[in-house]
This record gives sequence, C-alpha cells and structure tokens, in this order.
Amino acid sequence: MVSSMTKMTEATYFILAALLEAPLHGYGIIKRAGDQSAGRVKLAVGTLYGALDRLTEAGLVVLDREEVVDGRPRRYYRITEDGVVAVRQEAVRLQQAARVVTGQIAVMGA
Amino acid sequence: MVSSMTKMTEATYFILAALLEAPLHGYGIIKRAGDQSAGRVKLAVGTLYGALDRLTEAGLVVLDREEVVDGRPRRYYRITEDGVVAVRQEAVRLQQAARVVTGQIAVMGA
DNA sequence: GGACCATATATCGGGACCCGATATATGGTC
DNA sequence: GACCATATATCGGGTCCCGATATATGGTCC
Repeated sequence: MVSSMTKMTEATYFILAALLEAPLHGYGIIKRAGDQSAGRVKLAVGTLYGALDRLTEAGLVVLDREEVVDGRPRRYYRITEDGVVAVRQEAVRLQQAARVVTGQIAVMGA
Repeated sequence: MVSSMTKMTEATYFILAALLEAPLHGYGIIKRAGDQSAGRVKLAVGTLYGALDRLTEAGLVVLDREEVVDGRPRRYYRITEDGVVAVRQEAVRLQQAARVVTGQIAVMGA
C-alpha cells in the first residue's frame, strides 16, 4: 500500500478523475477523460494500460468486475479511498500552481 | 520558432513562471520556483539546464545577458512574448484540470 | 462479400524528460 | 582545512508517454 505519490502525471490524474463518478472499463476511461477535458486530453491506449497497472499496484484503483459483452471482454476499474484522496490533493496542487501565474495567490492554508 | 507546445511539463511551467517578473540566472530560477510554490517545487539542476536548453530552442526564453560576479559566471535568462503566452495558456489548462475534480465546471468558452 | 470503423484489450519499443550524482570553481564561515 | 552556499554543466538510470501493432467482434456502406 503506497501511501502518497509525490508526483502524479497528467494521464494518471485524468484516469482517476474519470473514475470518480462510477467504475469504468479502459475504453470508457479514455472517452470520459476526453469528455471531461473538452477534448483536450486524448489518452493513448499504451498510456492507459500502463498507468492502470501502476495505479492498481499503488492501491489507488482496483479491478471492480469483468463482463463479457458480445464476446468482447470489459474490465471495470474502481477508484479506492486512497485514490480519491490522491486525486483531490492533486487538484489542489494544480490550482495552486495555476495561481502562481494567474496572480491571485492568497495562500490561506500554510 | 516553435509556435505551440502541446504539452508542457511541470518543471517547464515553473521555470517560465519564475521568469515572469524579471530575468534570472539558473540558480535564481531554482530558488524562485521554490519560493513561489511554498517549497513544494524543488528543481534539480539536471532538470533545469536541460529544460532551459529546450525552452531556448523553442523560443520561449532567450539568453538575456552574462555577468561575472566574484569570478563566478551568471547567465541570465529572459522569457519571450511567446513564453508569456505559453505559460498563461498552461495556467488556464491547469485551472480547468483542477476544476474537473473540484466540481465547479462551469465551462464558458466552448 | 469486402472494406472500413467503433469497440475492446494488450504489448513493445522509441523517445522525452526528470533527477541524483558528479565535476569544477570561488568566497565566506567555523 | 573542512564545509557550505553559490553557480554552471554533463551523464546515466529510470519513469512514463504514446504510436504502432496485434487480435477479435459487430455494424455500416457499397
């Protein structure tokens, strides 16, 4: 159980974000990431499956269930509690990074 | 003259952000990036000089001037207009990415 | 019937990039 | 003299992205 990923890549972030609402299978994650980013994020399949393996190993996602639809297998992944925490922390980091350039710093945490 | 970098790395982003106010030399960039991010970003020297070379080649920064202080050379880098545009675009992207998780989507552009 | 595309998973290899280690040099502190 | 901050530069290992490729099904189009 890897507690904290110091650095999260963009692909990893959007994969976790795509899973926040409900478990999805690989192809569904790619499409949802594209939708959520207004088409800006296009996850390559090579990126996705490698990242899913790493996320599973890190305990941020787990294999939810497997289905077979029309002979094609569907493997659904689910985000874990650790994954939710991680993706929210990353969202805060992204927002703070954006503010460095945007100008409204107004740090209130510490 | 590389018009648009589709993808900007975090190190690149903080280097450009550090140069927004005034030209700085390498070591100054490292310190300023650390300050601006409240100590979260620690640029390694190997990262810095490689990134500066790439940014220079891309036309986002230029060598401003060279000074010699106490026998130690100081090489100041300056952000270009293209660099300013690029880092501001990236800030918007980061903010939008953060909002995917934060929840307040409210997309207004298109 | 055949071409093509969307869906769906998986692997491989090239390339980009981060980053610690290492090297070199100066001046101040202990 | 040892050590540290300043300052630049390079090299090599490792991580990760991503296009190409492979395999398989079912629908659309001609």
